[in-house]
Amino acid sequence: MSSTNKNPLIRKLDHLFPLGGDELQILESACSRVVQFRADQDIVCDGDRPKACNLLLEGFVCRYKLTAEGKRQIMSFQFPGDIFDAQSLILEEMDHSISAITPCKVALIPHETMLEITETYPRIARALWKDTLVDAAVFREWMTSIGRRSSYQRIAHLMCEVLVRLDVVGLAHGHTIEWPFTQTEIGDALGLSNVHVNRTLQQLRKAGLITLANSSLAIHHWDGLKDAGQFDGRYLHLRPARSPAGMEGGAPQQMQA
Amino acid sequence: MSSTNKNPLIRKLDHLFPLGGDELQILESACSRVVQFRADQDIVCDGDRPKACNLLLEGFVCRYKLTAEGKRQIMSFQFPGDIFDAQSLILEEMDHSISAITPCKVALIPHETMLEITETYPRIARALWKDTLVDAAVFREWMTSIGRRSSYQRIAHLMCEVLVRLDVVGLAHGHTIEWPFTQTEIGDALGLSNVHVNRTLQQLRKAGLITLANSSLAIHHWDGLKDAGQFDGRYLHLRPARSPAGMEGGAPQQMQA
DNA sequence: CGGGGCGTTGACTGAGATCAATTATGGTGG
DNA sequence: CCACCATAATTGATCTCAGTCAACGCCCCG
Repeated sequence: MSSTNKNPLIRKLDHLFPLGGDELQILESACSRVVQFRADQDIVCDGDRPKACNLLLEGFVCRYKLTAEGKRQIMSFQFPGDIFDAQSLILEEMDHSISAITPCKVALIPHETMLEITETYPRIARALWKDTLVDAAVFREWMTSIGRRSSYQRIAHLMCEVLVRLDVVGLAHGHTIEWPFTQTEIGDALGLSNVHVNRTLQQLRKAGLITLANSSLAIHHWDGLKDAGQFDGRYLHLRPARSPAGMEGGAPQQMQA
Repeated sequence: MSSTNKNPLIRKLDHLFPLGGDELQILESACSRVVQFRADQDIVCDGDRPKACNLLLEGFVCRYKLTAEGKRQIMSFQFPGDIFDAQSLILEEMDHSISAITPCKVALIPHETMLEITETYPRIARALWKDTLVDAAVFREWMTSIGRRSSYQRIAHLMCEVLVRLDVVGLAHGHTIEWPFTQTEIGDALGLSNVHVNRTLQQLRKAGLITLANSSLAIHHWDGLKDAGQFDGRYLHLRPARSPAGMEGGAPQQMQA
């Protein structure tokens, strides 16, 4: 079981907090139905009071808020395996929206079911709590980036994070990953303008660190990008003992140390 | 019990998730010993693996990270009643530090005790989980401020948040609160320089919104400050039905709506 | 009464925003 | 296969908010 399992949730939870086979079984069977969303479609809206949690199966989504002037701040990207609105289980009203970056597929787990599960299986409750704590850790790291890092550092840092997180769920191909984000989305995530993102990306290319085209990001010098972004993956709280699939050179793993 | 109780933790949890008398009793008796810290002293350090959770009894603390260049990002302020490192119960290693803003008094609750309690009293576990989710919501709101709001808006927003949060634990005196933060600390929290904080504070004063002197902040026009900071307190997820102590005009309460 | 931290002010600088075209690019209908 | 459209990327010119540097004043505290 585990790292060769196709279900990204299983992969992720296994990284986070090893669960037994029966517990994983329970989680898989809890998914009531699967829903599809188009790119740019809102999945959950600010102010909603959802009756179910969403488990992302395929595609990328983001959390965001809009300011009064209509500026957007993206607060996180979520990847397959993420239960991206677990908080709705406990906090009734959404304080932000969640939108599809790419077309995506989402499994619904009714709150009712989820609450039963967490009461019956305290280890699952614990794993979910842990997941929300790691989410919070990512928020803190982004805050640090936005508040105190240069645009060059911010973008490099984000790329490192996305690579490591995709690797965990088996979606990295060596040092190449899917990168479906527009420059405006990157800007909204990092507190920059789309124009400035464009110029900074060119610097990263000129430095030979990356190639970015056709929604595909290739990282040529992992250590260089890591240094450029001051990336230290400890905040992702992954279990270190793990040898990911297509990773020659052990690059992303080094960061977790 | 409840809003007239002197223990700020009780006040806060009661706001968040009403607990029974026995549950509150348990929590109060769990505190093993009380420790004092001087202002500016680190309470928990990045990289630590704490063996106990800290409940803040008196004083203000902040979470922060340092970048490679030595810049500091403060990621939150915590007030009496906050269990500010509940995450250490689940995530072994600290990914940030926590430091005293003022002299403060902290009660230690050993992880061992805490784990027993959360297993025996699932409602307490739920309340703690909820608390960490609200923390995360605050991180998201700060991210939005830092990424997309002007310095003027950021500072106004922060002041609104601090007033509401202090009010919850009975530490607001009408629209006047203790404000022990240096301008450098405000800057580190909001991604600004101390110089710019100084100039922006003068604008807030000139606009007649506040008086700030001698570690005391008086808010003269609540609605004006709220508008200036685009403050909408929904993200704090407080229970609306509550009439706080010394609040004439119901000002802070309006925001939660 | 003499430091040291904090707040305040002024002058200068600069990273990144804004505005405005222009050029790919990918998807669509004919 | 191609014209066409919308979206995204790119470029240039200009502007501005906020950072940096440096000096100075205030006030608390030993």
